[in-house]
Amino acid sequence: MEEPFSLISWNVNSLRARWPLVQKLIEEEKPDILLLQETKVEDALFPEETLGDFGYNILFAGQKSYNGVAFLSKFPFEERRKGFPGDGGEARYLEGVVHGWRIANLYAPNGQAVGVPAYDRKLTFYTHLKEHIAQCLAQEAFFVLAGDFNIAPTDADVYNPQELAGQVPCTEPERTAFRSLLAQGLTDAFTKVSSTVPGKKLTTPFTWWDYRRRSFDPNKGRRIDQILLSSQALAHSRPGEVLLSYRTLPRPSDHAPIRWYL
DNA sequence: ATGTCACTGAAGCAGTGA
Repeated sequence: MEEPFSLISWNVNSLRARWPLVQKLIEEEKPDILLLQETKVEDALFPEETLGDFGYNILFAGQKSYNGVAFLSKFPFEERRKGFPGDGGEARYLEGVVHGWRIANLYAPNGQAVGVPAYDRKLTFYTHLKEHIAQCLAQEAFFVLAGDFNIAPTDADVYNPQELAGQVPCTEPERTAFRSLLAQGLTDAFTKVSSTVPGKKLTTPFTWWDYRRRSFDPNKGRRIDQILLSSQALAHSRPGEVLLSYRTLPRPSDHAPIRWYL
């Protein structure tokens, strides 16, 4: 039986601003694979050497100000890919084959609000993503798609479903897009476990809490970061958790890291 | 209800995105 390896996915909301916490996460959690979203750093300024010194092989794609993704792996890359056809040309997707597993890192568009162009671009992005993921699943039995999907798949995935009804990230077209991804043959890993935070029971753990109000302590969050697994990946995996402590530390991201064991 | 954070360009703040 092969030893399991750990995967952590985290929307850091600026790698530079989050650098102390990223270092802490690497040193304390020692993920075999670390997928970062919203790095907001151009390739020329990406700290490739420093992260390499931590023992990672690295794939990254950045932009100035917006977006940006990085894929850190203790295992060497057997294949690597940046973006997919129809992704809109933004730095939102990385894919690699490591340790015999095909793993993809996603930062889906936010979509802003129903009726604006960004919302339509989000749905288009998902249409093309689904087509690409079908190919990934055809290529590798062990496939993982993880990251910030910017979709709350069900009403249970936000604290205030009534307020958010019909709004991003809870609209029916977004949820249909998410279910279409699952229909390709993927399982949303965190729906397979229940989680408890002190004093509050949750069916699925939230991963994001708004900066703008006192939202973390009363757990007024959303579950918009997910880890999707192919059936063989799921069968080979065991549950991880949301690393809530990283949302309580000084200068946190608005997202918490999520971990799974593969 | 519109309270925070991070970014950029440009000037010590305003606009944008999340």
